[in-house]
Amino acid sequence: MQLSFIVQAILGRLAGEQGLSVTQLRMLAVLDDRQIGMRQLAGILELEKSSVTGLVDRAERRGLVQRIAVPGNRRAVHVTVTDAGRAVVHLVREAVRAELGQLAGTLSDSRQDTLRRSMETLIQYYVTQRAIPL
Amino acid sequence: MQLSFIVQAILGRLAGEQGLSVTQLRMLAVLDDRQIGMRQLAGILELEKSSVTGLVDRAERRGLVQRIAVPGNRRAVHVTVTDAGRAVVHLVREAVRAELGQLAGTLSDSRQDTLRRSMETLIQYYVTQRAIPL
DNA sequence: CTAAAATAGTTGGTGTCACGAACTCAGTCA
DNA sequence: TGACTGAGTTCGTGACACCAACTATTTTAG
Repeated sequence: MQLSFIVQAILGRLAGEQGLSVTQLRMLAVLDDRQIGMRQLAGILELEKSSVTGLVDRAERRGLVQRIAVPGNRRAVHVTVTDAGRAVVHLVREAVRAELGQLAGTLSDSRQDTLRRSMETLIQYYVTQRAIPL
Repeated sequence: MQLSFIVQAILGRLAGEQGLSVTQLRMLAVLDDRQIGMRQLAGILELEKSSVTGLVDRAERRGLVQRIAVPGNRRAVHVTVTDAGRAVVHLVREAVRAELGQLAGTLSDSRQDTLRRSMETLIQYYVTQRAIPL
């Protein structure tokens, strides 16, 4: 619990340095390697679809993201990251990687490895349990 | 990173079931065994003092928390949890303990133990690094 | 083949959360 | 005593999240 707050604080700070909120960062990260609709996006982020509308609105206004029509389905919309959005998210990701890496550096290499594996197990379990893709 | 989102999601759900936000829960947890002023509370939660004013306002309105005058210092205020607040926070804490325990149950006992110790090390490092009490 | 149901997404209203800047009062110290 | 610091609040703004109601487009059933 405490560690999750710490990680979130770090994420918030690093994202904020690039003018992003944690949620925006998360959304961009999700979209980085996917092209999905609003509803699916809501599912992944565990948000209501109306929340996602606003989220995408704001990100789109900042040029980080784009709504594109889905050929063959006139009511659906796909959200994609723009080049600018991709650049920002990669920047923040690297910063996060660096800072969390430094934090993890407190531990011995073998403990880091064990930690990583344990966390991956937990994530895997949660994801399959909740049927939520990450 | 992903695990922190998962833990936050769980926290949010369980707190929400008792009508609390994650921040409120966190504040109550901090105050559970302490009696501190607004400024210190802000420091622990890593928030601006003006944010804490609102946070305490809302919690006080719900009877979870109380501002009490500090004898011998007429500008300072101490925040305390009410019995109702204490009851709620303990309820949520137990629920969180149960659910995270179940999640951790995925791992063998020895790995759970190692995980716990590693996380404690990281928390400790972060806290001393940032001089933030938890 | 059309009427009803389901689905994707948006809108509008409400409440929470967080921030910064400006402000009030009370204590400090020079 | 008069300037300074510190604790808290107020005010205005914006992001975020939810729910309920709505539009418009499939899909399904009769």
